[in-house]
Amino acid sequence: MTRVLVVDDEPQIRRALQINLGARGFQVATAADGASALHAAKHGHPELIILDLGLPDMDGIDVLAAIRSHSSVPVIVLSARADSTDKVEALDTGADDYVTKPFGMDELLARLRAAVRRASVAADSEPVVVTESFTVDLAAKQVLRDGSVVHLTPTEWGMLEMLVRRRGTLVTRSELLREVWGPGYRTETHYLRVYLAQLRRKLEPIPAKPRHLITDARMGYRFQV
Amino acid sequence: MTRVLVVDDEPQIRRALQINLGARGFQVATAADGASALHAAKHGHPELIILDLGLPDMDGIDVLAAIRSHSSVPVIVLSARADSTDKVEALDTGADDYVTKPFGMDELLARLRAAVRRASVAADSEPVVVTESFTVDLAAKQVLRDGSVVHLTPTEWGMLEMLVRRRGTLVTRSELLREVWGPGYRTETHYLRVYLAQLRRKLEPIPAKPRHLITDARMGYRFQV
DNA sequence: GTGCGCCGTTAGGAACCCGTCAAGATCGGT
DNA sequence: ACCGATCTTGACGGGTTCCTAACGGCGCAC
Repeated sequence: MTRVLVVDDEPQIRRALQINLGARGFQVATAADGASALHAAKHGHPELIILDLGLPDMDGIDVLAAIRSHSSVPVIVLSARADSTDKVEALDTGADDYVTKPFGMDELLARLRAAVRRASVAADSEPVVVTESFTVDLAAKQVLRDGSVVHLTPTEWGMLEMLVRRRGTLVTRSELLREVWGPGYRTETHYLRVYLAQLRRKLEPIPAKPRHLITDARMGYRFQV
Repeated sequence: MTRVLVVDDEPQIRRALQINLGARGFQVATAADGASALHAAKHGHPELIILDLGLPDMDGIDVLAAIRSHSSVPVIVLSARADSTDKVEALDTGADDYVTKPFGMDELLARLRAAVRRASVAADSEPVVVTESFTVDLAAKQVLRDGSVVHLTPTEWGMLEMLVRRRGTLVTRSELLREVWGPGYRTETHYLRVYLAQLRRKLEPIPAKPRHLITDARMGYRFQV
């Protein structure tokens, strides 16, 4: 859940943003003045800040500068002033965007999505599955064992990948055949035996007594962490 | 020197931006239509794109989508349309900012600086990758070996860059082809073999026994630090 | 014990893919 | 129009992967 801090002295704007952002799955915190905004920015660890420049206690630009001095969290500035000078000052102080009031909620939300999207480039990583004897890195398509990579052929990797993605659950032979060899290979189970043996030889400490690549007789195979 | 690509069909806007950006130390390339914009975006490796949506040959949104399909370069959209719908569409298609015409040059430049600043922060994660035999500087787009720069052609750099950015993970042939040659080159793997060999000859101490530019037969390539 | 079905294992040849070199085509700058 | 650099294309030797076949082991029913 993405945390957003809304800083504005007008209660109806705080309320409107809280409702609209909350409805779209954001977790909203609010602040009505510069001092509490800085406190919330530091301790609430928001992933995005919407900052109105017209605050009662401090100059909004100073609030922005104070945030930037210790954080690179995306900040979208709101302001009633449409002057080019104000925009330039805010943007050069470190704002990511500048929206003038009155603003369209749709546009603000789109700009917010754009800012969040930019900030979360490196957030989506595929899982790495670790067992006591080897490690499967799904993103890298790579298996590590004793610190060095185990070389797998595409077919071997295709089988292992499917088993690992559905780890703990049974994968039937026909599912494996469809996935790795393509549709039309529903019945020919000989491939599976050959390649599973290969995987066990490469991955299991004692291939004859597999601990992770388990056979369920007459059903299929299962990957046990 | 920051490279900026300006895409607009109005000559006076191209000219105004070229002058103003050039005076501030940017290196400006221009394009007047969608097709040449895509070509320049792909081969000129700009660090920022200013894209007018009103192009003669293609829908600007489609141009944006095409750029986004293979690059995360910051894009500032220009448009004569101030509709909220248009802004939302552009921003959700991957635009970093949306500026309506007529625009103030100061504001545009400030928004451009903000976009470049963000991109450089994001790229600062680790722009230099060092191996035991050579060094790849992603920010400078430069490769060093034994203290001197290794000259790479644009295509060679394109492949190396993608492999290094995803170092450790397998990059499939079709991914490389899409990134470097563009969509539509999904199957022609001959290029890859030729250019990989070229890279190995220039970078690997023993090209026949590569230690960093690794082949995974029938799958793709990977860069190992 | 013996036959049968199912699974695991190994090995070798065929098919396919990769690396390499070199020549022709294309592009960009003068 | 020329020239150099870059990109594309073709051909071939060597290597990897895949498929197939054969055999051994295990459990079960009779």
